[in-house]
Amino acid sequence: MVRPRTPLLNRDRIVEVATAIVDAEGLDALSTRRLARELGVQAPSLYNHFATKEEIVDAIGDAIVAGVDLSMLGRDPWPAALRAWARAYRAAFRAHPNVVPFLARGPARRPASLRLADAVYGALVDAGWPPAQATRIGAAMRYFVAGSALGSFALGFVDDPSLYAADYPHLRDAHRLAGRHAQVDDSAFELGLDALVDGLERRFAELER
Amino acid sequence: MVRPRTPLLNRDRIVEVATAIVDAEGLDALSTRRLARELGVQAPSLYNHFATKEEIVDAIGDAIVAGVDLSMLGRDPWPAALRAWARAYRAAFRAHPNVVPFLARGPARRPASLRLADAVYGALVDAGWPPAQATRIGAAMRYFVAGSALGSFALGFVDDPSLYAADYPHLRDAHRLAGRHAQVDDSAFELGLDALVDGLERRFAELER
DNA sequence: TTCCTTAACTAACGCTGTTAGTTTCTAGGA
DNA sequence: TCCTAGAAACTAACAGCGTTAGTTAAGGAA
Repeated sequence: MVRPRTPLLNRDRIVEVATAIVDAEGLDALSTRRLARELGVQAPSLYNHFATKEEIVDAIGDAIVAGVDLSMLGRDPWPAALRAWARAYRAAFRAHPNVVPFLARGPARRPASLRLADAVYGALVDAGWPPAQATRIGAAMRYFVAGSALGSFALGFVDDPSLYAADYPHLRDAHRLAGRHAQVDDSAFELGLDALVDGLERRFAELER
Repeated sequence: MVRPRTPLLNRDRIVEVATAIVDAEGLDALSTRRLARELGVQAPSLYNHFATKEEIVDAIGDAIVAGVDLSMLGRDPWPAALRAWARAYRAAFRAHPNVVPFLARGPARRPASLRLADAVYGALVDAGWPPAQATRIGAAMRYFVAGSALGSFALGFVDDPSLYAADYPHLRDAHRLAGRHAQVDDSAFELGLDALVDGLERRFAELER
């Protein structure tokens, strides 16, 4: 087959199928040949639409970040907006956990990331935060959300008491975390988010004093 | 050469050279053949000491985490200890930024990570935190530190005003961040750490009320 | 109609992690 | 002291990787 009547590929379809592969089997399962096969095509054809494989994965990341709801920013009071946005951001990551390690590679220059940064910064400045502080708050929130999305803390523990008893005296009951890692991570996120925004609110009050 | 009188390789030497390669040229530059060449050896010889390449990178990560100072935990008052530990943890990551994306892959079952979790958890429980809360605080702190280490926020911006003016109204001056990303990230980390620990201190006070 | 661009193809390159099988040296036990 | 088991190096090879070069035919523009 050479140059079909109607194009077989387009960027959106490639990204869609690539996302499905990564979600189902992880980043390592995404090869150009595998992706091409599922698209009914040979691998080099992908290069008519993307310059490199990295560009494809970039597009996956951008699509995910683009799906984060930003409507609360600039509408709700800033502490509530920040909390709601952080939850939405984390939920988007959690829906595609296999992509998160890639998002961690290098700074986010993708359009959706910039739009997100713009919205958070704008909401904070409009609420009365000095611009320099708003930048740092946006960054700190991103740190927390990104970290919570990628490093499942509780998942690190295996359900076998004998592993911990000897070497790690305080972790005697850590093996019990194994079965509840999702709940533990969720409540750790909520606790951290609460503490973080609380701390920011206190700073804000001092600012206006 | 076959089986030399004194072994050419051992795990420590492999990890040492591998770390140097990753630090200098990034994770992608670390291939088994490249690593073997720098060790004066053929690639398959590495498999006498590690089962897979992943195990080698795991060992790099473990060595880095093992270098984090934990002495303040259980010695200093918990808020001060938490701040000092978070700074030490982040500094360790920052000393090997190329390894951080790998550390983000999958939960940390490495011995050094467990030792670290043990120390944080123990210090918080000894200070009077209920065990369930201590678990979550440790996790939340890890989220924040890990996130701050891997996602340089300011690095996402390029020093070119025209890129932002049109699409991102609030980021008019974002291009100025480009040259100062290290300082911006540092101060964002300090601000977030302050807010986070402040928020935790308030929770702790309410706990004892 | 002619011509350029587009989007598919086949073939191939050098690289990757890893395995199999071989050789030789070392260490420990009889 | 000899014998044996295992360790640690090797060579050769495999399948898969991302990517490039060059080819072909269809679509759209002049």
